[in-house]
Amino acid sequence: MQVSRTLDYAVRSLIYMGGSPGLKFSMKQISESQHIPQNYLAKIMRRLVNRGIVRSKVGPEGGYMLRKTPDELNLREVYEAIEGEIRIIDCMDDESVCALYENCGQLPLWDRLKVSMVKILEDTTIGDMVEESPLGGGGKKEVLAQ
Amino acid sequence: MQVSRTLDYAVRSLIYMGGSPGLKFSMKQISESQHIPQNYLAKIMRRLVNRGIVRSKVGPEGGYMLRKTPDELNLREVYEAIEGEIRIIDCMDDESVCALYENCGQLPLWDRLKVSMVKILEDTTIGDMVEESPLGGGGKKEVLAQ
DNA sequence: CCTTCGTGGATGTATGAAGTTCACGAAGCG
DNA sequence: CGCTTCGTGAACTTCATACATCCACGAAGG
Repeated sequence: MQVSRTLDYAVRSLIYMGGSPGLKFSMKQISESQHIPQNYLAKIMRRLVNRGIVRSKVGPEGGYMLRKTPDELNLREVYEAIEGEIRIIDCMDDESVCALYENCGQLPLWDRLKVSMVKILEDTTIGDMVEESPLGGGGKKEVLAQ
Repeated sequence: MQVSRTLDYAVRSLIYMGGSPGLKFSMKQISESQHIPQNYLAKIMRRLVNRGIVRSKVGPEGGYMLRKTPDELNLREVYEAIEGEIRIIDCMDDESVCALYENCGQLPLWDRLKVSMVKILEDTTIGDMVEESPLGGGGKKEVLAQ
């Protein structure tokens, strides 16, 4: 019942990028500023690229850009890009497990938890989180000149 | 971000016991009816015993009893007995990790998630879950005659 | 005093998270 | 054109933890 470090890395990177919307960031830039192993960040970024959350550019002057504005990018998208579909307990979609137990009173609880989680994630955007960062809406970071 | 099988086992056992409040259940009874490996259930039950959620009795005619009525036992207690204090992300209490990152806009989100989770868990009792079980308030189970 | 049955701890196993390595190819630049 | 930069994709290693098992012990009822 914990957020994985991988998701933390992804969110941290997106907040960093969201601090200077429209700019491009190299992997090195992100990994060094956010203290994320570069090779591991590469794996994370690919998921965000495949999900259409960021755009990538290879070669010299390559890097990543947000595809949406920070305010249009909510946390549910990010969560699902990294962790897959939100699921609190295995049997919620996978009938095969729970079919064994004809007498399960737990589902309503886990479902309530899930619905509440999804709502909070959907209602929070990267833009919100940029604003909640102490360094605020992206002043002090050095960035590539696009 | 998933409920462990261990917690599922604990909740399942407590719903089972809550279906016939005031009665005593042997480990074998619980493990067989709920499809939980008996030796593993033993470990789970010890945590519930140590937390004061169930009372145990050793020797012949031994077993477990709920210490509270099902309606007085909420899911937060059960969750914390099994998983420890509720925590969505490591740095929420452990300052040492997050102190590295002076610029963390994530905490408000994770905190909102946690608060919402805690509220839902506190508002749900084992009694609620017994009622939501298809077999309802404990009709058909064979139980020891206390 | 024998059997039942929970206790406590040591031990085993398998899965997934976290991180690494490397050959490849796209693309800017001289 | 060829060099260099830098993201891509997949295979691989490492390590922690969830899940589970085993067994010797002692309390307690008949």
